[in-house]
Amino acid sequence: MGRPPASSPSRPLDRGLLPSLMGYALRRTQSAVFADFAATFATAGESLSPGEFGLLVLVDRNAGLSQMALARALGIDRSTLVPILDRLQARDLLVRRPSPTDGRTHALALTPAGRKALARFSRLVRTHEKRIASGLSTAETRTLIDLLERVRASARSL
Amino acid sequence: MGRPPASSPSRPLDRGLLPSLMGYALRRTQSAVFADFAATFATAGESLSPGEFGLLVLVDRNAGLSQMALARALGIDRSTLVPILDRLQARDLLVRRPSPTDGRTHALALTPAGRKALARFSRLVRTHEKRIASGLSTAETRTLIDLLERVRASARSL
DNA sequence: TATTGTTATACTCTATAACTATA
DNA sequence: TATAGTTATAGAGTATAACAATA
Repeated sequence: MGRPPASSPSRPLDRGLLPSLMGYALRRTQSAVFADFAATFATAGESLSPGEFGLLVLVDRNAGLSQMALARALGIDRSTLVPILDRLQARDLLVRRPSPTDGRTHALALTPAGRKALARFSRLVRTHEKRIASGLSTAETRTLIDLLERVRASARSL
Repeated sequence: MGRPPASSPSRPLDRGLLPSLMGYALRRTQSAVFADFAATFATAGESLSPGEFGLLVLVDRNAGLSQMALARALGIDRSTLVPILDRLQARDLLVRRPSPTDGRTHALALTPAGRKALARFSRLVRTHEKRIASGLSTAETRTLIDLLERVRASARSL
């Protein structure tokens, strides 16, 4: 499996089978898209991760849901969610209210400031999405999302 | 931007605009594929991350390269690389040799055990890739990789 | 002076296990 | 007993800043 030694300092590396792997393309693209997302927000003087954006949208569209329900929807453990909500709550974007019907759960909701911020964030996400899709036609973008969803369906959870 | 409150405990959540976002599909698919990768290795009694696999392939195909060159190829900081190499070296998969020509750098190489392990790992990766691509035709898989690369090219680095 | 590798430090994301309040 | 949220803890991945050795 070895190859002749690399020598000249700045020759592009041999990546072997990596470029033919879907997982490799997925990981590298996701990393670049993540960086573009962060850059878009930083340029606008805002700070938010893709995960936080998804969380805010979910809470906005499903006000009153519990932390367990949200963790399930996000595919993360309930303990992982705690510090994330702490941070968003400290930024006054979201509140944990006592549930009127079940003393064990919290009813999550956006604050008025959170709803206003989400509107701004959504505009930035649209800008970001437009740039990352700028090399693709509308049909190709739809094809890409469709293929990604089909791959996701084939990956086993375990 | 609000919606009527969520009530029934197990109704699928409203995800708003999320399903139309390429970044969202990318993130969820990447997460599922990562889990499938881990499950494939765990089932075979092996333990390796996608990033470690990529690193091993790069070192195998470019024996003698320095940590700086490797960090650049991986798109991570040189300080991030240190504990990763420590771990791989502790597993006897890879060695840092003194460079014969530059006293500041290390010449990275796989150990014989590392080459043998990489052959096993590559077979597992093929199994994994076959499963995640099982819902796609060969042409669709190639299209997906091509579209991903084009998206990556459009994302700005900053 | 500049570069390479390392260390110290910090932050985020992730999980498991154990605790508490409530059902 | 079982569930929801929290805390303590740990590991991986990421970074910046400062340092020693070498160029």
